[in-house]
Amino acid sequence: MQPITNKAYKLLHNGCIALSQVEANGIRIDVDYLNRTIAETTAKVKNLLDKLKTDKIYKMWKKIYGQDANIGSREQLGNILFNHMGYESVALTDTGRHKTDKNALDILDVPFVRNFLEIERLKKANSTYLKGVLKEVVDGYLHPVFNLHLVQTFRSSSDSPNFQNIPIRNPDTAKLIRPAFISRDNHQLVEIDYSGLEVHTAAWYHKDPVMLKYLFNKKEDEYGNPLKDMHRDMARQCFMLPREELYWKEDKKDAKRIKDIRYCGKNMFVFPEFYGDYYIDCATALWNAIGTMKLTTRNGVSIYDHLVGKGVFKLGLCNPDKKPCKGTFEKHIQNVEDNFWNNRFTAYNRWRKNWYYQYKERGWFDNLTGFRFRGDFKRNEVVNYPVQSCAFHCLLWSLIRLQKLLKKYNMKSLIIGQIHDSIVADVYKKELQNYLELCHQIMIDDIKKHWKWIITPISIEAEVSPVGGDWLQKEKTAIHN
DNA sequence: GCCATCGGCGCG
DNA sequence: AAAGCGCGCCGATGGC
Repeated sequence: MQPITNKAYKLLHNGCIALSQVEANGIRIDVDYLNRTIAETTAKVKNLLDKLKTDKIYKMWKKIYGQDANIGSREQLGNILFNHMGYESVALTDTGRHKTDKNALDILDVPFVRNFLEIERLKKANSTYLKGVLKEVVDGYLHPVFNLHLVQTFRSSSDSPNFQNIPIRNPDTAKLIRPAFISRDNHQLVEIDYSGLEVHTAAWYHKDPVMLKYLFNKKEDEYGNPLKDMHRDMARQCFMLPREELYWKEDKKDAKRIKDIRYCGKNMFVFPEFYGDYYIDCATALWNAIGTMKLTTRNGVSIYDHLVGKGVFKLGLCNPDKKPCKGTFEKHIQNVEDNFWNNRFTAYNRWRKNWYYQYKERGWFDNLTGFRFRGDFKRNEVVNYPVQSCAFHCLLWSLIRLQKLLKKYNMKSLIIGQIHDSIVADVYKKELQNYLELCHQIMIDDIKKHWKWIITPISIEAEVSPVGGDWLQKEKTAIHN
């Protein structure tokens, strides 16, 4: 660890103390729910496995492996599928085995494999989360560890159990795990997170005028859509959709359609590009998403067919050694990428190059919060670490101050966890409004006085569970100040 | 029985 | 030219 300023040292010092208090506070756990759900899930897995074992493919599996057949072995599954059944291997691992991750198996579109993946999802939920949480519970409370000194990027990590990767993206898995995390009597769970913090943080370094425009313009149209929305704009470009297709919502179904398309633009193009990925990976992910997420135009036309109308007929080879061909999605995304860096975010692009060049000259680089990175880093690491660390340090500073003020005002509310850009607290019901206002004051106003390089209008979002409720039930709430 | 490694997957 | 970053935890595997 190399904090090179007094402020940086203090952040680390106070952060350790604050997080140790968070650990001591702990999270209330519904132990009965866990025991019940583990039993149910174990039974369900066993049931599904019995069913799966009647499939022809498993019978072949059994014939080949005999006594050693293990339905939990992906290596065996890969052998059966790709060496014995003649399916085409999607990719190889570093050590030359067939890839058998969800992405590779989804492409095969085989019922046996689909059921296998569904069982794997439940097994993961059961072993890592339901049982993993239960074994760490002490007197009805969980005390996850938060580390500040382990992580390359000067972020934090969490273990025993890891509080920072509790399922939320898959609704079925979230529904299984999150009800176990409950509030104290007369309390409610409140999670407050910075919106798009890493995008803001990157902008504090590169100050790209096009990006700043996106970040400053918070105006909305009559449908509540932000007038300027980078992710939606890029989704439009990637799928070659006209403006109207993503700018108003006819009904709930249409709103979901727009949300899905925007999600793809954000997580399969914009973020991967920011983190140093490139068009081949983006094109592949986006192309697969059209199928798995069943993306359509407003009139219900599949995006595949829509693209054909625009002269894009197939994904393309996606071979890094070969130039993409005309009429392929790969070629199109290559153009979008080129436009993204060389016409749209030119200042950002320039910053990336200069930043890396300077590191190569000096052998080190500093982040905005006063930490020095020394060592042998790859280009993407040099560009990403200062952003990742600084964003987290904003959250850490807020957490330290929040805890200090909660104590000063003799409030009963307790901070119980932290997830990189969010703070989770168990808030006494009579303090809810106070708590939300306090967070707004600290996380938006006070922090700007502490660090003058915060030059964009950062914002926060609050999610609140009912009094006596659980972590699955959190819902977005407006913050008044 | 212990330990390290790998592939996989959960989160930001 | 190179081609996402950071974590922790699980089961399978294989060496000792």
